[in-house]
Amino acid sequence: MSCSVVLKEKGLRLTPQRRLILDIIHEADAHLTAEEIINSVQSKMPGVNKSTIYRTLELLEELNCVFKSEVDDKFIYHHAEEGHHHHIICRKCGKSIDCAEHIFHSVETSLNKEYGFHADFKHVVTTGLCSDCLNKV
Amino acid sequence: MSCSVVLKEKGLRLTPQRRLILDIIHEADAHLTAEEIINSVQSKMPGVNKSTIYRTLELLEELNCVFKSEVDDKFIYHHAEEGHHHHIICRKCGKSIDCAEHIFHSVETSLNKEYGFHADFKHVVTTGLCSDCLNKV
DNA sequence: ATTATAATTGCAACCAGGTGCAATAACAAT
DNA sequence: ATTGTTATTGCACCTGGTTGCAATTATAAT
Repeated sequence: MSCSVVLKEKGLRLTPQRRLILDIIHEADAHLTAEEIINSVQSKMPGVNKSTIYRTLELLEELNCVFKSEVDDKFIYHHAEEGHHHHIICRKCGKSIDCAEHIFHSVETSLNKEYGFHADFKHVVTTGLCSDCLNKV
Repeated sequence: MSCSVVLKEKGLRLTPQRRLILDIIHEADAHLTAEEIINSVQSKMPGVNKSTIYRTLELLEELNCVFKSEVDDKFIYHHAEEGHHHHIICRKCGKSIDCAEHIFHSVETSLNKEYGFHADFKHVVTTGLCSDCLNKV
C-alpha cells in the first residue's frame, strides 16, 4: 500500500514537505543517510527545517514505510520493501548487500534454546568487509 | 595485565582522573552507561570535565581495557575480561547476559560462504526479551 | 467559499558526545 | 629538588539529532 494512503488512513496530512521526503526515499535505490536526505530536501525546497525532516522520518518508520538503522554512529534510512530485512554493509567501500533472512535463524534459535532469550532480529544491519575489499589488500 | 601497566608501557600517564575512572569501571560488576560513569566520577571529584571522561574511555577502549557498545542509542562500557565477548541485553528489565561466542559462529560462516563477507563480530550486543520478561506478560 | 479544528511546521533551545587549543601537570633526567 | 618535555586537562565551541511551543496550514464540515 502506498505511503500516502497509509498517512491519510490515520488522519495524518500529506504536506508538501512530506511528499518531497517520500519522493526522495522512493527514488533512492540504496539507503540514504540522514544528512543526504536533509541536503536533498533542502536543495529542492530551501527553508525546510531539519526537525521537520527528522520528525517525518520517525513517523514513516512508525508506519513501517521506511526502515531506520544505524551504521557507524550515523542513521540510515531506506524504503521498506517486504522480503529482505537484513543488510551487510562494508565498512571500507560502504557497499550495502541485502542479506537473506535465514542466515540469522540459527542464532535466534540458539539464543532461545540456551538462554530462553527472544532476540530483536527484525532488521539487522551488520558491518564488516566485503569480498572485493578483502581481496584488494 | 593491569590497565595502569598498559598505560605506562605506552608512555601514557596515570593521572588522578584516569585512576578514578579505572577504579569505577573495575568495581562495577555490570556494564555502566556513559552518564553513570560521568556522575560517579564527578561525585568523587567535582570539576572533572566530561570531555576528559569521554577521552579516557576512548583511550581505554583502544588499549582493550574496556569494551564500548551501544544499546538504545546510549553508550555502555564495561571492563574487558577475556572469554565472553558477546552480550544479550533485555530491553525490558535491562538485564545483561554474557553470551557464548560459538552462537554467532554459524552466522559468520554463512555470511562468508554466501556473500564472501567478513563480519565484524568481535563484540556483539543484541537486545531482546529475556525469559523472565517473556513469561511475565 | 468560509470557517473550525487539529495536525504540522519552524524556531530556538536542548541533549549526548566529540574536538581544537592554550594552560597545566606527570614523569624522566639531571 | 629542579627542570624540561610532552601527555593531559579544562574550556569553549561544534555536531547530529530531539523537543516544547507558538504560528501556520491541510483538511473536513458547513
